[in-house]
Amino acid sequence: MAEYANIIIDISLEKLDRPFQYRIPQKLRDSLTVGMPVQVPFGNGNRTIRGYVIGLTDEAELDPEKIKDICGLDSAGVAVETQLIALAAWIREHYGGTMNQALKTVLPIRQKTAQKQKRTLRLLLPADIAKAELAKCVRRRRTAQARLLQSLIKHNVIPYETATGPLKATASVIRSLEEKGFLKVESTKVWRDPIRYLTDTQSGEHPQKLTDTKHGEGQTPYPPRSGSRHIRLNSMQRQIVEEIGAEAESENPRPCLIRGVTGSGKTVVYIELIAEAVRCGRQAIVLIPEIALTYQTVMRFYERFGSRVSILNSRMSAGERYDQFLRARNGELDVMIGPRSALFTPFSNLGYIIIDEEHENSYKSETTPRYHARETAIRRAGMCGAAVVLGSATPSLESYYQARQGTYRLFEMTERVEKRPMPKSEIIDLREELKQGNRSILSLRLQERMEESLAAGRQTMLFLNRRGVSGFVSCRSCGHVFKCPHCDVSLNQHNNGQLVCHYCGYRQPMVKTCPECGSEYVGGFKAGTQKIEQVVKERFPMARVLRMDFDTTRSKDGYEKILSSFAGGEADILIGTQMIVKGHDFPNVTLVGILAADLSLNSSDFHGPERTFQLLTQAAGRAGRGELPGHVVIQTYRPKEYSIRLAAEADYVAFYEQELAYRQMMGYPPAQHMLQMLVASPDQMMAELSADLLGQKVKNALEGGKLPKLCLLGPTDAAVAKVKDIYKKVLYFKHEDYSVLIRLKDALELFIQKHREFENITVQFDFDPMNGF
DNA sequence: AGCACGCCGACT
DNA sequence: GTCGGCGTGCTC
Repeated sequence: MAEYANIIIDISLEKLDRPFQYRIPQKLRDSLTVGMPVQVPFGNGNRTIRGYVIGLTDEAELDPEKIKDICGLDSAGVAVETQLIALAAWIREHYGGTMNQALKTVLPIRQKTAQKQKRTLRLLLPADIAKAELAKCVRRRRTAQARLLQSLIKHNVIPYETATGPLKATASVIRSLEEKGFLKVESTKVWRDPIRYLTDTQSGEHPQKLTDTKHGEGQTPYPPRSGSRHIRLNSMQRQIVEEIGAEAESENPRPCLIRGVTGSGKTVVYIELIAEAVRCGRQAIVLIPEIALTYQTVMRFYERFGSRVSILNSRMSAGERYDQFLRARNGELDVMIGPRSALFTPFSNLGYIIIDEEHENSYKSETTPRYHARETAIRRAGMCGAAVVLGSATPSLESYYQARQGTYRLFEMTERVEKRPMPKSEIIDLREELKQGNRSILSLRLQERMEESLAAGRQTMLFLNRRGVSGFVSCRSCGHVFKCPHCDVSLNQHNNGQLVCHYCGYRQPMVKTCPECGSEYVGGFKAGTQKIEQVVKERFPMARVLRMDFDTTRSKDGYEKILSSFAGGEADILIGTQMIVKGHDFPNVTLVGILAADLSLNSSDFHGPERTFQLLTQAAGRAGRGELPGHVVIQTYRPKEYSIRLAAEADYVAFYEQELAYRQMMGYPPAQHMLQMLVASPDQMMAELSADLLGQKVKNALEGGKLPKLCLLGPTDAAVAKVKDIYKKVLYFKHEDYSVLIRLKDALELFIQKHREFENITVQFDFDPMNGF
């Protein structure tokens, strides 16, 4: 029943990429909703153009006299934009932030003069006549036309941008010359070639595996479509394809979760499902973690779908992404592969959204709005009758929980293709090694295995799972880790020597001796990949060693380069962090060594055990992908830890049950939902006082019997309490009902908006956070 | 992007 | 005087 509507104008122009306010005529007051396309009068001449409703309000943001009325609804085929704008509204509602922020994530960034086509100006006059016209222009002081003509006489054809840029010719100048028949504006569509992102490497030096597909003219040759050549599915894959296909055709398809062990062939299932959808005239989006966007994976899609596939990549410029979105809009594509943002590909008849490696935390946005691609995909699919397929060897607790509840359908692929065996894992207790006098990073058992592997001409991967882990303190003698007595997450060592909990703010002084065993070997874990490389080179002087971490991959494409040279057999041992365990297939790797399995357990948020289980399973999955069976050596200070033990036994279900019990006990997701609230200010006092005040406000409401069952933690310092002179405090709220947390967020936003004392602070929200602020 | 407005030199 | 090119600024 609102009086006004905020509307964005359907013109691809940066300057106009902001809302305009219109009055809603009486007859539309009841029916107008966010996302709808409307006709509005715009500009001095009041020419009617299309716009989209992005919000409804009763407050006029400028002189009501100036506000024009909406003409009416626009019924032309624009269902995709409507859908995406409605999705943006849902994202804003669900994850916080402004409507503008939500729109920016959902709509392809409107470029100034969309680079969808290359426009050129061609001179139509013979040289002598043109020169005569030029003289005429000069005589009549038509300076702009003269500049343009001169350039055209010299070059005959010039780019449009040259005319409007250096030659300072405005559109009206070009138009008048065009009307006189002096020149012609020609436009040709040129799509930038997206595959080059997978084949180009710096300085033209190609990893040999990729060289033969590279093409001299810059356009990648697409392999022929091979719809006739059938990929052979095994009976398990065939059955899953059929059941998911049937689910997808039902009225309200449920999301389907495939738990498939590494090497079980999930990609083949995806491709088969998509092929069927494409046959029915529908399109598909395939989400993959950015880091797993490998040439290998993408080529499999190209082999099947040819040039009807495109990819999105973080290395593309905004314009290049826009190109790809436009191709999708124009119906030139059937399949889009890409990271999180590919979810918003404007396909008009979407059949599938597939999320591979669905447990990856890169599916959660790190900037406002902090949406989760899985939940958002399910929402988008629900809007257009598409089906969501999630795949992982180690599903997130959230997804498996939904599957157990029956909200998702569950499919399990427990065997590798061609019945290849799963690798055998053994756990080595590093405390025992220390007792026996081995102070090396490499246990005796691992050294033995490495020798065998080297002697047999096989490859080894050594994996250090240390990302997201910093500041924890443990005992090297017994493995004891200092934890918060209230939150059961690792305490972090601060510069002042205190141990602090990032959830509730609990702190205690640093200790010198271990409370469990009395040992004095207490401290942080320091060894990095360089140190390991050094140790390995000393122990195995004959081996060829590659190291992969942020230092060696900093150069453009360093990542792909190292992996392909290892795949090409140019090294015997690859040492690295998480990056080495994603995506790539190395058939000659038979040994995987995990150097300190418990490292990732010691994160300061509650995902520690889950991440550990996932990383160990993934790392182990690298071994024995080829004909040869694999071995995995897991070194740890805490061999009894369930996440480590069960990863070694490859028992996902047991891990799930144990971990869920822990989450239920502590009230963490998926048992309950969690809302994280960041309060930031350049003024330290303001940040602290505001956070306290907001915390107190909620506490009062709690004590007054409002907000039953809500749990409040904090306020406390953020993980990094001060960034660029902005001070940050964090509050956490837990509740079993997500919608209660949404209402709480709305109430807090309103409260902050209404009170002056909050003018100097900014707040951000994060639902079911994956990483702390 | 498109359109109006206002300035200024050129043409009848 | 008036016509038309050219730059500027605005669009709910």
